[in-house]
Amino acid sequence: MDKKREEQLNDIHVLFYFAYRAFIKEPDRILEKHGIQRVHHRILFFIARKPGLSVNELLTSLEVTKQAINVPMRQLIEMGFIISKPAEYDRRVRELYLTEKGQNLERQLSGVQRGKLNPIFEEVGSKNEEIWKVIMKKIIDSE
Amino acid sequence: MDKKREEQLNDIHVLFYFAYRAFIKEPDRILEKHGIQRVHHRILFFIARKPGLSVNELLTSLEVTKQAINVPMRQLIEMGFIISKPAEYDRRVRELYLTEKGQNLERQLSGVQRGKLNPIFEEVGSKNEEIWKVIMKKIIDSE
DNA sequence: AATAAAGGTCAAGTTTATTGACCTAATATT
DNA sequence: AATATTAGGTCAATAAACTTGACCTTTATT
Repeated sequence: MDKKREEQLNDIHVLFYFAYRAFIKEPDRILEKHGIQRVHHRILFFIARKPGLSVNELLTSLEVTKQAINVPMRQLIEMGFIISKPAEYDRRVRELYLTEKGQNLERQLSGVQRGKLNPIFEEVGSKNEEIWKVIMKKIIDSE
Repeated sequence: MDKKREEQLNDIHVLFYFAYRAFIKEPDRILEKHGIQRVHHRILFFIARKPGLSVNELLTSLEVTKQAINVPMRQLIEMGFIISKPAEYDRRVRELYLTEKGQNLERQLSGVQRGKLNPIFEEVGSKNEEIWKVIMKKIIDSE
């Protein structure tokens, strides 16, 4: 790999770093108003993406231990944002759902991010959106 | 915004989340071997990108307080990875540089990430690389 | 009946940050 | 020349978001 190519890849690294940071920045202010943090958002996000997922699936997705989400999840339940109920197929498993209040908050938080992404991807067009997605998928699969 | 578009944007969100996580994951193992953490990497990374930057510029780039980097930076100086010297134009300002040892470590860490990015961007071609970069820049500028 | 799995909880410790206060040295302002 | 400001460094207390380890209940599996 020559010097020039290295620099190009470093530029990509820098873009990745700053773009991700710009992307996650705005919801933090909203979260603060509700007295919750980024962990809570992540939990709401994953439940919204797959309603009824188990605690174990959530742990696996977030790559944390059950102890790590114990406190924030209990808070979210107490605040009435999520509910957990035993799965029919196995009553040891608890399925997680957003309440209506939880759905509203999640929609608000994700809405901010959609509001950021939408004009950008509209502007570049669906073909380029596809290219961006393919590259991101490759990065995920390179693990 | 219709329901379908919302879901597409949520998919983008999910890709962004997992791609970033996949990207930053691998260097952590190397860092651990050296007994340092992600903060140290970030410091090395920024100094490598702009040798001679001031402490204040580093703080601004990282968006942290001076107290936050005080400890890791002192460690990096003690370990001989970076040096700081007074700027000629204003001797209150300290310019930060990587030592040769620091350059080697930074190259190793960034090398892992370049090694991940290179085959992917080679495969999709330079035109698509440009598209990805343009989109990321737009996300950064949307702040 | 015994074992295993899903989940919950307590405790202690770590990393990475924060705010606030205070200090030195160098430069800018009056 | 005296004073104020800026760059940087450091100590202390606190917080968030984790970690590992131990232990418990409930439900399923063997």
